[in-house]
Amino acid sequence: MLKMKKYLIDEPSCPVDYAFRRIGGKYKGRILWYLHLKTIMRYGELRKTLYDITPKMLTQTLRELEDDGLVNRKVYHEVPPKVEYSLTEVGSELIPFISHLKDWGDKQIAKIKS
Amino acid sequence: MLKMKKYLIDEPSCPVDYAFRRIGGKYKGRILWYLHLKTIMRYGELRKTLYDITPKMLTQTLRELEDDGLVNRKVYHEVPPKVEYSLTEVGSELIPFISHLKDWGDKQIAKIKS
DNA sequence: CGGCATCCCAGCCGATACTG
DNA sequence: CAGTATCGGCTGGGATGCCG
Repeated sequence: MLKMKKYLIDEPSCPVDYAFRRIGGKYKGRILWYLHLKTIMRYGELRKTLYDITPKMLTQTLRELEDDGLVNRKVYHEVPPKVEYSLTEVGSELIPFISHLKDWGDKQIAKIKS
Repeated sequence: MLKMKKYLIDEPSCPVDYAFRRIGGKYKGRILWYLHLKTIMRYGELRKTLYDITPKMLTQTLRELEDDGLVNRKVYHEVPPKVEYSLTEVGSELIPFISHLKDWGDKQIAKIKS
């Protein structure tokens, strides 16, 4: 059976819940953030930056973000293959918030270390 | 063996990741948001508002938020018991993030329904 | 290079029952 | 009222290996 696009199909009961479900998951926040910083990133580049991610999880996460309309996937039909990822318009709208969250995280980390 | 407080102990590799881990989980976003809207909420009130949560998950989630320093827990030693929850200073600093995320969610939901 | 296929596990989460 | 206790499942995620 084909896997369903759960995020798009579920009736969201609450916008906060809905939003968290779209950017939840172990790596989504970081991927969105890195794509924002570098504008365009190749698969291998993302893999190096998210050093602790497996290929399977990277592909899976990128597909979910793509299905949810948050990132673009551009395939170059060359040998060797080349695939570029970037934020969509909708994905870019999330950046200010992730940025805010990052500042908050920085502050908390600094507090712990002091 | 005692369960460790994973959020406070782990060395965060990235502030974005760190922040997401502290507000991740199925209900944390909504709980923080509702506490912001109502300032102070009792256990039963939260349970009614988060209509689809079980007592176990509510308690567990509130404890994690408390251990992470995002919510206050105030116990009144009366009969019947009374416990009030509210945001801490640190927790309040997350509200702009959640608020904008909510707006984004509203927009996306409206887009889907049109 | 950028994947996909398989197998597997931890821990998140749910259901239900009980208590100070 | 505000929780605990126990059991169990589901699925997000990890490890490994193969492919165009």
